[in-house]
Amino acid sequence: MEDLERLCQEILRYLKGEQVNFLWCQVNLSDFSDFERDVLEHTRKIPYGHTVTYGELAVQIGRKGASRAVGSALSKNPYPIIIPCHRVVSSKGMGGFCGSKDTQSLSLKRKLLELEGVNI
DNA sequence: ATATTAACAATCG
DNA sequence: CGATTGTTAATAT
Repeated sequence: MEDLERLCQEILRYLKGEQVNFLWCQVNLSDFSDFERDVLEHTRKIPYGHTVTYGELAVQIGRKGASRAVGSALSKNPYPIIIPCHRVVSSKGMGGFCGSKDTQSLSLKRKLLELEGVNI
């Protein structure tokens, strides 16, 4: 139980981009397309408390107009939170999370963003 | 303010 | 090729 507490602290530190002690993982993105790797890699660099739009992310990786494809790529994110896809939102509302836009996923996404001081 | 629709770019069968 | 997708911008109600 105390381990869980510490793990949560570490994850929070990781999300903030601070030094982490025992959270490490080798992110293996082979068997993803170039496009999908670009999307995930750029998503990984979005700073704490910052959010980007699907369309904006598309522009950033030089594929203007590929907002929809960006969404598809993110839906395959193998490491949510570690690769903070919750920081990618729709130009209108929330978009989705973990490959779906059901209430569960969306409320979790909202909570993560609240944690970072972002309100949608 | 909300609902519908047509383009959109990439992936999959 | 056609269908599908964590979209978007334009248009209509």
